[in-house]
Amino acid sequence: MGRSPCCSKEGLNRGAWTAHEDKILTEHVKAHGEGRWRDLPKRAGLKRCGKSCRFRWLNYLRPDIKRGNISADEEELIIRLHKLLGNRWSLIAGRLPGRTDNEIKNYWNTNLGKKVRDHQNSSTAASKHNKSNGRIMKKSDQAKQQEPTGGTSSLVVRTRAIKCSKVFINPHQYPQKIDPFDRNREAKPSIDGECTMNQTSASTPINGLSISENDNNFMLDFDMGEFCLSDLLNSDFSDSMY
DNA sequence: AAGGAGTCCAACCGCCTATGT
DNA sequence: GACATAGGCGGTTGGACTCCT
Repeated sequence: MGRSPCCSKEGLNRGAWTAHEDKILTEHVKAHGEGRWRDLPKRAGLKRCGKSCRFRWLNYLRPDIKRGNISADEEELIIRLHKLLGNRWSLIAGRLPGRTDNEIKNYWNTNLGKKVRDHQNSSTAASKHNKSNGRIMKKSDQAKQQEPTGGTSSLVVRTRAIKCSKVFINPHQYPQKIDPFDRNREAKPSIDGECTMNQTSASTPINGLSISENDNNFMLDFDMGEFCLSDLLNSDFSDSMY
């Protein structure tokens, strides 16, 4: 049978959004709220795919969006989160108020990925010459080498399959604050066992992070709702950020 | 000044999960 | 439980811009 396309692409605008389209979309979302993206274009009178509208709103038109000027703190946090989570851009973005997954993904691909690679190259085999060293790899090269941050892939748990929608807050167990900017609550709630895959291993809490003796358990115990920027930056990770 | 190479980033694509019926 | 649909995510592309020779 196959999936039906998200919308008929015939007669739809593609490519860069015009200021007029932005205005229509912004006003429509402000008036009617987010959601029902698929028929939003019809209702708003936009010749765009619903997905495209959603993307445009979430990444550029939302009023709380910060753009550009990623600070050193944010950069450091992105690196740390990427080390923990791999390419889980939406989760990473959820910890950076006003930042979008797309922006962080782009920033990583153009800046941080290179930094981390360079750091690893220089710290490991200085004698090995990497053709991509010193510049950003072409996309085809990146795809071939898409070992997230080179060497950390074994730490990454593919959480996509365990996304949860139920949230149970136990204030006694988790007295910390909840991030008000969190737009991905379904994936990183303050939880009471519902989303945490492994509650049994001995772990050492650090600012809301539970760190087990080995990295795999560490990731399994990783509780996305339990840290924020300041917590993470203040955390004393035992190894270096790379 | 020209043009090729490199870089950046907005946008699209396809797949997956969640949800409703 | 099976199926259809909507929303969400990560990977990738393509074009505009900048840099270098």
